[in-house]
Amino acid sequence: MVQRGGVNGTDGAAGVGRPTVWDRPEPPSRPAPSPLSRERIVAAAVELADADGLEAVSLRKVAAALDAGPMRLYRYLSTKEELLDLMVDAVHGEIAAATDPADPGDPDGRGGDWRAELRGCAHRTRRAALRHPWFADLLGGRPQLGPNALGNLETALAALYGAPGFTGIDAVLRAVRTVDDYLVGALRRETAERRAERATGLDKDAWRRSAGPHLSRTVATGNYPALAAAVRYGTHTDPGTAFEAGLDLVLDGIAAGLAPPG
Amino acid sequence: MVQRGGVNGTDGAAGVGRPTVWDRPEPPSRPAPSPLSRERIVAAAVELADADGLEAVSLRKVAAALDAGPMRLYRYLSTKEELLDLMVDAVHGEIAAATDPADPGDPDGRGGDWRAELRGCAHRTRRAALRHPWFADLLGGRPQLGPNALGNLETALAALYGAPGFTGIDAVLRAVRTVDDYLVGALRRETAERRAERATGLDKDAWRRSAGPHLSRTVATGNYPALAAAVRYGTHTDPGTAFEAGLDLVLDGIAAGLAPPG
DNA sequence: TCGCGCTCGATACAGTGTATCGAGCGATAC
DNA sequence: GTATCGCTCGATACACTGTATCGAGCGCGA
Repeated sequence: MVQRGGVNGTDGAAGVGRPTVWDRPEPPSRPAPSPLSRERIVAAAVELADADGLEAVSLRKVAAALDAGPMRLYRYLSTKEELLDLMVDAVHGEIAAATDPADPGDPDGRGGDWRAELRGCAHRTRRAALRHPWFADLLGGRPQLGPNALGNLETALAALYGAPGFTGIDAVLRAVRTVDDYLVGALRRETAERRAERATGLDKDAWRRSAGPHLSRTVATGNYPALAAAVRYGTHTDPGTAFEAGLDLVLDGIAAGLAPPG
Repeated sequence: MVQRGGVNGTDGAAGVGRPTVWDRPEPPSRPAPSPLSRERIVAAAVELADADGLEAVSLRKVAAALDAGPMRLYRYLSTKEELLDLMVDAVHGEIAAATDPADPGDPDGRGGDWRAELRGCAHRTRRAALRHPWFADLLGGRPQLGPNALGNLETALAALYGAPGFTGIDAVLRAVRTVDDYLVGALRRETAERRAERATGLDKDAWRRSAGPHLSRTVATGNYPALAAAVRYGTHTDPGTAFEAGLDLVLDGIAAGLAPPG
């Protein structure tokens, strides 16, 4: 959809196409029966998603929750995808907000410790993903350029930038990106598994009975010896521990590549 | 697509609900005007997705590509989600098939080297994701229990199981899972970035101009010093190199945790 | 007070996934 | 050979999606 008058005024984003949500200031709130705003819209959408999953978020339902017609939202968004971007950034806002309390998230405790910092960030993100399971569905799907996402990125970068052993900004970027990539994959996996469990009847035994037969039969063919060992002898650790174990592996890898002190 | 042994025996999956696609044998092909099969359906869907993205895959279009009505597909699938699962497993089949040629994927070359093995697997997966950008959209979204996905999992587990330093199946599982999680995140990120670039006009300069203003303005506030350093002084490495760098970090982390030889 | 122009949002549209159920066909019984 | 049954299949129909369109309604300038 192109702005009616043709050229849209002052704001940047050269070239064709409409500028991003982040580049488009929120329009002034007209005195309407019920005043709307991006914030209210996003809040309503998040509530819907929390309650019934992402696929329950339709512009109609969001609008209805705000006593409005569907098209009314298009003053504040130009696409459903933008709404999803805003939702993601809202969660990033929660994650950032969780930083404030003294919440080291690691036993080492000492401030300025980059491992502790990254671990804390990862844990806050995980907690947010557990609160909002739909968050994992969106994770990594589109570049995150919202203010809160960038703020969290800044926090992570700042924790490493200048820390002993990190030789320059490139090393910092590499480390942060790797941790973030792990985070995306791990949270998606955990969410997917939780959902699968829940779908089979709200308890783990049901899941074992449902995925079990398939896996058992697969394993029983004898073509998958290592998988068989994993299924039979692998310890079934709880998701939180598994998450942390993988995270530690990644952090170890970063630490291993640091310039030696001195 | 590689068919790794048929697992469908007697059709188990106890309990309520319909069994999984993997547990439901393909129905016998009736002599219809044009014979159908899961394989043909999936192939048509993949072709559509390759050409126009995941959102172009609708049951109607897939059916139309096979000269059939939409409901005809429901003999072979019970849900669109199942079609997506089958598509994902088909790609896993491609990945597995790419193993056969002498394709070490690393300079070390020596067989039995777990790092080389994992690297090769990661690279094959990445190549598949580049061939089928929609693959990244589905990655990690649901547990992968298809025969080809399990086959690839087996390959990875087998590469580590019994390798020196890995003390048991739990260590192997942890390592493989961590690499896989990184893989999911990294491929999603790369795909998302490629798409964003492409969307802004098919060349990098256009992307810089589009994401640039927003980032520049954000950075210009002075509130994001580390991010500013990253934008200004960070080296813009190509995606393949960045992928490998992160992967190496993860592999280093695994290596660091291994039991010392002897 | 009149007229213009812009903006907004109800209506409409093309498309989605899938439940339903009558038509059509194969096999069986006489 | 024919009549009947029963099952399976896929065309039709439905509820719902995101969003383009354009007439109604309002604020503002003369």
